[in-house]
Amino acid sequence: MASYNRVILVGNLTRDPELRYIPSGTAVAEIGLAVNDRVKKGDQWVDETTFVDVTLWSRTAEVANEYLSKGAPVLIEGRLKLDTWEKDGQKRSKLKVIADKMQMLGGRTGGGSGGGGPRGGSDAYSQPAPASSSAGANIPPEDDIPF
Amino acid sequence: MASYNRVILVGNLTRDPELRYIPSGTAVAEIGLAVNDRVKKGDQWVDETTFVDVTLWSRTAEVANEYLSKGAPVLIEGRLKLDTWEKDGQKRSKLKVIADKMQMLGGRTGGGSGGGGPRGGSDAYSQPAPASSSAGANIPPEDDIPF
Amino acid sequence: MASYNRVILVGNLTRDPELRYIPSGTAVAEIGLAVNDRVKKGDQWVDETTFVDVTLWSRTAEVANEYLSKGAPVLIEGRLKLDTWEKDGQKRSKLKVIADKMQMLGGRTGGGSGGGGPRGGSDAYSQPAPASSSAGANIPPEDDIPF
Amino acid sequence: MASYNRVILVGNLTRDPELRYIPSGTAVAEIGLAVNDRVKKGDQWVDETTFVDVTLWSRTAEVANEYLSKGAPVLIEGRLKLDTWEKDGQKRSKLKVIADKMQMLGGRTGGGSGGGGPRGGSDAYSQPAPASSSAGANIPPEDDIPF
DNA sequence: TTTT
DNA sequence: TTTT
Repeated sequence: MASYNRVILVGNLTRDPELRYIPSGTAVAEIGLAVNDRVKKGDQWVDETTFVDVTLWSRTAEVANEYLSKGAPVLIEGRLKLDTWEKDGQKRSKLKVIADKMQMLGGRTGGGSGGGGPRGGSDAYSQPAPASSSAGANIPPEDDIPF
Repeated sequence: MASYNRVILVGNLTRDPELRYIPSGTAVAEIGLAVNDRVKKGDQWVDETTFVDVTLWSRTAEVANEYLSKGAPVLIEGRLKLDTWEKDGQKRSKLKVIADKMQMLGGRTGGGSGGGGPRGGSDAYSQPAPASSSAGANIPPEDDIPF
Repeated sequence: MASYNRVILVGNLTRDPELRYIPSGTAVAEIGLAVNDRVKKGDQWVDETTFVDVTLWSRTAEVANEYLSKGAPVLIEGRLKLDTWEKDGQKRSKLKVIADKMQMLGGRTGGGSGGGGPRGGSDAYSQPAPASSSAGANIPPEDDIPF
Repeated sequence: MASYNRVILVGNLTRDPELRYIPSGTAVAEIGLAVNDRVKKGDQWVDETTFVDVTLWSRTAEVANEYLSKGAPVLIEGRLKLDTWEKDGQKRSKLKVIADKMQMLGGRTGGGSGGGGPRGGSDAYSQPAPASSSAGANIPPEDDIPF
């Protein structure tokens, strides 16, 4: 039957991308995204951050790994996917986003010494990153998931 | 910083809407959506269903409650929101969608006796299909459909 | 620099699809879409129809040609494209949509005698189509374009 | 009948915004957007620029007028609208976008002296880039970028 | 009429 | 907890 599934997000990485290769040799990267909305709650505007895990594949995964780092602004287009697994005989699941497209944003964000090129070890964006000392935490411990 | 958060889904309700009113008198409805994608897994196409909880507010909530029921096809536009709460001292969280817009799809346009008006007790969509056999125009038998 | 270009439309065909093949053998279909919005104009809601020309390629073009006809409801995902040409030494241009995805909607719209299968000659959807006797006119005469 | 009309664009202003007020006192701004896509044409990738006129209303119009100028990168969410008029007894029409939302991108986050506040007379974006040479971080030289 |  |  009719179906459509599209997500478009602009946010900042909560941590550096994690790249791996599946046995077939295809690249997969996982990134965490913090999307900072400003929404009307009753009568006033409040800030609201949505943390989303995003999976990128193939060339897009490699590009993300090479050019993005913690704090980097990015636009992601993809679809919602429900990851499901079992733990202690319990079904668990979690919504994430599978990216079709990735668009780096906010070039001239100044800062740091270096410019351009692939990222090395330093996180060019780590200062303006979404706070919290136990940062980068948009993967809750597995039993955080309430069903 | 730059942010954008948009989700557009077409799917079917997994259950009847649940309507309630918050103390201020504003209506809230919760619906479950099943989005049936057909995605390429490695080399072949597989079906993949994504279940998403959607919250609707105000007039949209009331309209959903009145006109939608289990099985109904609908288009939802909204944004991702991370619901968070504590349980046994543990932080838990879950992604859901807050709807801005709701568009009923492919239904009750048909003539006949039924259809039309507000839903009563029966779930117009829960059986295979209310359509008579002479109807269902332009729904080719499932294995004729090349997508 | 950063760029993104996405259009998502639900509307009805203003005419039957027109299919052709380019020399390389690739299929191209052109469809006209009428999108009926209800927008707030000052203080009240008015109906507003937007006519858009949509181009589909390859398999999607063939599927559209086979299963869609005038009046059919459809969801299109694609991107805006500016078609440009010269006429009498004047540059002309027109925005259209290049489809990436096409999703047939509104199955059970009842009506007619036949059901299912590829469309023949009859327009299963031609009655509820967006009026106007010189119908199917979302290609204005070339000199209608004001620049 | 079912309808949906959504456009999401990221591009750069082709000129400064033009702000005016309609008799009721509501603000309207017109901006021109250049969206630079990279699309596959047959077997290879070509650059393709789409020029779109965008109308913004109310507060969004005023904000655009105050903070955007020629060259500025911006994300626009809105809907397609067919503007129609008569000229010499001929119907003419043109597709444009009515914005619902406007999100400034990749700018003035940088520290330094400039940046920040409302735009004055100078077009902050019209020269190659206001960024100092030590800035421009994470913009690799053009032919390094694999997308 | 075009921007990076 | 799931829909077509």
